[in-house]
Amino acid sequence: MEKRKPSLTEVAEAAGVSKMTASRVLRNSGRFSEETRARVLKEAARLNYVPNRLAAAFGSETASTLVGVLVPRLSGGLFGQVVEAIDATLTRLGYQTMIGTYENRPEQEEAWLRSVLAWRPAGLILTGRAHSDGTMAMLKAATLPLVEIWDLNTRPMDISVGINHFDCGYEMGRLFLSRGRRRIGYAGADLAAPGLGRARLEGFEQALRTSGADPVAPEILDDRPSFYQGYYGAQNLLSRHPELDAVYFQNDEMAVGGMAYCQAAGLSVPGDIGIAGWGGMDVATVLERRLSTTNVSTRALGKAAAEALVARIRGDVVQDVREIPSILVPGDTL
Amino acid sequence: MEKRKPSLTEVAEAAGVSKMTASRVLRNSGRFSEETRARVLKEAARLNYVPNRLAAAFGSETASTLVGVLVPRLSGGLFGQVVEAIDATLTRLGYQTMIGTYENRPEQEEAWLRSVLAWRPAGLILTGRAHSDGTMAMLKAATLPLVEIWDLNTRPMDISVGINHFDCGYEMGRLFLSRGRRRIGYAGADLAAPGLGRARLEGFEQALRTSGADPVAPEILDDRPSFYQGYYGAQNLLSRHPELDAVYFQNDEMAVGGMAYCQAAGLSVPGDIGIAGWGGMDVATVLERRLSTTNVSTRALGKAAAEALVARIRGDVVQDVREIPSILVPGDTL
DNA sequence: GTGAAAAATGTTACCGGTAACGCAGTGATG
DNA sequence: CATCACTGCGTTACCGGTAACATTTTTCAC
Repeated sequence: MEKRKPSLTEVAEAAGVSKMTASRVLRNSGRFSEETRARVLKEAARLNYVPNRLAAAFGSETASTLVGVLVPRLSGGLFGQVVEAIDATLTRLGYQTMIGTYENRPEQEEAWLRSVLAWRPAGLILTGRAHSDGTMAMLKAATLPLVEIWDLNTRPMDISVGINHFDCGYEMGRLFLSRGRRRIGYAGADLAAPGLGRARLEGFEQALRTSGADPVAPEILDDRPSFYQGYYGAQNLLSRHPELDAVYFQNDEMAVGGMAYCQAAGLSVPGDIGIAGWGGMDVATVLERRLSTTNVSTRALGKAAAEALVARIRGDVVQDVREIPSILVPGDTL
Repeated sequence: MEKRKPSLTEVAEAAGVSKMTASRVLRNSGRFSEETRARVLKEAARLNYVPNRLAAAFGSETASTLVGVLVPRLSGGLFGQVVEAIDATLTRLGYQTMIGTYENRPEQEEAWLRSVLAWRPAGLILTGRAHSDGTMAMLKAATLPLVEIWDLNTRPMDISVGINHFDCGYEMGRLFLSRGRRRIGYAGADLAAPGLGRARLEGFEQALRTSGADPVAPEILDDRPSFYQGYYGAQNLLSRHPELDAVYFQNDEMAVGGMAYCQAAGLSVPGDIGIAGWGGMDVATVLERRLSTTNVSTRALGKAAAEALVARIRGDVVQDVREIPSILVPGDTL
């Protein structure tokens, strides 16, 4: 058998043109007659031609259809959804993603970047706005289209598509106050974190301070924010500060874990303790009461990021700061 | 500025050898003297040389370090963890992953495969053992190292690394019976599913039939298995069959959703209804009682799959069927 | 010291596209 | 009718590695 894939040259020969003309037709760039176009496309279809992306990307720096996407993790939280949306959009637009995770560790981000740049991608999507010196140096040297997602950055390196975490925290802080909460704690978890979404805590604390409700020292666990960390964080926090009447969790998974702790400890929610999360995650649908949280449209974020990147790659005009709105859900647990 | 990346030729010139020799040293293949080796490596380091993977993969079909990985989804469930483990392992072994999702849809699997093959990967990791004709045709034509994960396939196309879902279901069925359950339902969800893990249901039903406990018609929702689908599935099932005394859910997320429904409906667990899930997911840690489930080591599965693939790529001997053990957790909800 | 095998290194061609440039034909313009 | 701009297509060179083969140098037995 050994039926090698047909190359552009074979398509061109079948259509009776040079391979350059065939290349032009298939990329729809440059000039060619309608008749030529029809012949080339017909032969390409007949031979079941599949372009060798490797050769294309290699041959011309500008012809790459590869995009690198880096997020802290894929399991748990919302990043899986974000990546799904990015991938779906980029696929639709004719790009191929290289997805990686870095567990919030700068050295892993750097290693990933080095490795992906060896594939000469057309653009990158990174998470957060804090990067190590090594990462910054490589990004500068590469001068690639780049979208930073998640934390909105009003002075992005290139493009930022994100959420205003500060405002999320601030609004939630106001809600805590309006529900009469005054002795308030915060529980988060951030594996070796340079602080993704840390702005949420800052916004929250600022809101509390406007009314003199001084927040207690936040409980930040050195792990990924998950159910168990929520349970454990609530336990730690409430042991240290039994006087608390409300806890704000870094996300809904932690909040659900926190509610489980309250239940186990015989504390009623929202009677004894008010609880809120963030993210509008599916898991909250299992609660008896509607969780107080902030809904985030991960799909919209991923889609917007992918579209912005492609526009930049293509040289179109792009808004370089794009905020994805989030919606406060007052809920019944606060 | 415009400081282009140094190429192999520049490294070779700096070291005073031909680029072929430099190539041999850097890939550690072929012969070269210790002295030459030291010089080349020193110059490569000094110039901060990063090999152009694109050129390498393009230049020789056998030199690709690209691996395609396809799973149904990244968010929810266990696939995110599996992919994280695969990616970590492949990265450690010097490979680069191209990750995609297909939502259990054959046509998306096919489109992804076509697109990834255009990058001439060194190997593939696919999910499940049922593939469309078009997919099979492409796989046969490409003759690539291939690992099928998730469902153990005793007669794999190439290599299978998976879980014995039938046994998981069978053992769980025995547990249901040993706990005195006799009127038993099943709730699952599989988006346009060709039945990933469907063998679990078959094993379960077979176990029940050995004792004459005929299972009622399973409730299979046309969506991804998630909390809400568990809630909704339990509601459907228990409305149709109020006599049920136990429900087996496709996974832990659905089981947690099902427990939420029972609580809302005033049914006690395990008093009125026994409940079990599958997967050993984190979310179950928030339950008051320990969920009856089957623990699965997603990390071990991903690692084993990646290692098997690399061994096959390198031409080492590989066990072509590898079962990842799963552990029944009797729990307190049954 | 010589010849042959082994080790170390070099040469050439090629992978499959794309950019840059060249050139013939065509129609408009003055 | 000569000039020019534009259209449509071809030619050539090149991207940065690697395989295959050729050549030089070293090693070692006799």
